[in-house]
Amino acid sequence: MGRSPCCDKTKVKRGPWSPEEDATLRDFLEKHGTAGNWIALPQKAGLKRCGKSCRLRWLNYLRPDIKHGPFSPEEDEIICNMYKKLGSRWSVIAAQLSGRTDNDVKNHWNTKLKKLQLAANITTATNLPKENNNDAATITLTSIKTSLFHDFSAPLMSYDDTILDQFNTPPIMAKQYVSQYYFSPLSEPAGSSNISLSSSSLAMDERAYALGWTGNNNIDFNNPNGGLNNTPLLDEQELPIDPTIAPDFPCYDICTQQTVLGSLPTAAELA
DNA sequence: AATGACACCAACCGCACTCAA
DNA sequence: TTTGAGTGCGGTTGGTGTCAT
Repeated sequence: MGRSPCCDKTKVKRGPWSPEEDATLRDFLEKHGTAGNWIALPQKAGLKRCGKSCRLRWLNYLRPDIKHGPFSPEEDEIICNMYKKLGSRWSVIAAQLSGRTDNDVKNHWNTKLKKLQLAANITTATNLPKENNNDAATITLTSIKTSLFHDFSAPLMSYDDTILDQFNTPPIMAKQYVSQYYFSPLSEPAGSSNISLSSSSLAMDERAYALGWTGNNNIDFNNPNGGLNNTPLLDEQELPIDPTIAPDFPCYDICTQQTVLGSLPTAAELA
């Protein structure tokens, strides 16, 4: 036996709320509160809405303590750290962010932070075992996409979501993504067939965190495994950070096809 | 200027839980 | 103890705006 619906869907208005409806709901709640019954509220308030819809509208939008506007880097960090510990417990995570709702946090994660962590996962996934330090590994964006990110312990880097979104697009767009960054260290000439990387680059600094590859123009989308010698990508590994080393670190700027020495961009410059 | 693709986010859906009767 | 109404919550959908072509 299925659960009975909370209201007759054919008799209630659905879709976006009008300013008049918002005002009616706000006025009613400020005068009377919910009286512990959202289901009965719309009829009392004179709204042709489902009680659940009224509750959602109030909790997610009309409440006076709701904070609208973009998330700060500090909020992003809290969300990522808590997601690592709790998973998609959005209400618990939102409770740590003053004025943010679970819906806000969930949307922000799904539209921005998940992609950021996905990008960060590239380097986490490339944190190869010590015995492979001098080897180059071949990976694919296909495998990156399917290798969900589980390690949020490393610091966030600045990002551009219009770039990160390119992961969902064909190789040529992925090329545009990687072209925004510096890849290091240099171990392959431009023009070879794979993006390569080395774990030795990963200890460099936060800026190398998502930059720690050596790269060239082509990406192999056909390797089903993606890791070193076709082994699975690694994840859930700590990423050592040493910001004092980076300034002298040789990088390859895939935009200009040139080597860059001692001039890694700062996180602010990348933003 | 028109069109399509995409990102964002408000809103909805339905299951799980709580608690009073 | 059982039942079911009310609520909380996470997943998903769909409308809208923006940008690229």
